[in-house]
Amino acid sequence: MESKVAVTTLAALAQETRLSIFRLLVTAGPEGLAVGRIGEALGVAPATLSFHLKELAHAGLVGTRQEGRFIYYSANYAAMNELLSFLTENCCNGAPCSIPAAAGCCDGACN
Amino acid sequence: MESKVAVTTLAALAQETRLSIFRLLVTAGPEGLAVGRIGEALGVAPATLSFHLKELAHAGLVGTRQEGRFIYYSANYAAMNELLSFLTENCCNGAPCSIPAAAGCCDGACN
DNA sequence: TCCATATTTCCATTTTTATGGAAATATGGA
DNA sequence: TCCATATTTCCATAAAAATGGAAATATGGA
Repeated sequence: MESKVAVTTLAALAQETRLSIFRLLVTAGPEGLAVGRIGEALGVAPATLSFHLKELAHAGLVGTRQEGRFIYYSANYAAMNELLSFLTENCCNGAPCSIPAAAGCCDGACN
Repeated sequence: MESKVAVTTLAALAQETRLSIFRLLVTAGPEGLAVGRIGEALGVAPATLSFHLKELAHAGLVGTRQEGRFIYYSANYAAMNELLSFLTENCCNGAPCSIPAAAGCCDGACN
């Protein structure tokens, strides 16, 4: 993952409404939720919701699927994983921490 | 970790300059780097650098230590780990993915 | 004390982001 | 076709974030 992509992804999550949307979709599972449902659940106005969903989609954090006149948004778990990997890579470069990146950054052992 | 704290932390990282600073400090190790060194390495003006360092510090992502007239900034690996945990928690709530959170969100197996 | 240097604060400016009303577009059902 | 509803786009406004010059503050050395 490139730095600019990481910034875009982080920026997409760095906002109350969008973080709520994403987390809602994460718990909703792969089938996702229709836009209206998300709006109901979070109390967000249609235009605002559409704006934020587009941001999340642009960042690749969510995907869409049309079903009748409903559009279902769902979390992109793979994109999330890429971000996590990016944040932990180069962690404690070399010594003295050599805990696998997947376990988190140095597991807090560095300081 | 609370949602608002997560947003603050994500926002701190969601900016080219700050992400560069943080990653530089991550690779620099626990001893950190003096402000001037960071500025040199990244080509950032003093006022701008100070602004971003304060943002990172406010978000708890970096710590400081004074040594003579130099101030050393260093990465807070524990804070980083908390953010990672927050982002992966509730991942694929219940079924059908039951991979440990530390391994990343569903390991991309959900979709 | 005086000086050199490290870092921060103050301030104005520019840029980006968030919000929601109203209108437009899309889809399926009657 | 016409209607009801789902979602997005357009637009203006408001709020927040980023930038860097210049001045202020802090620290150690001469």
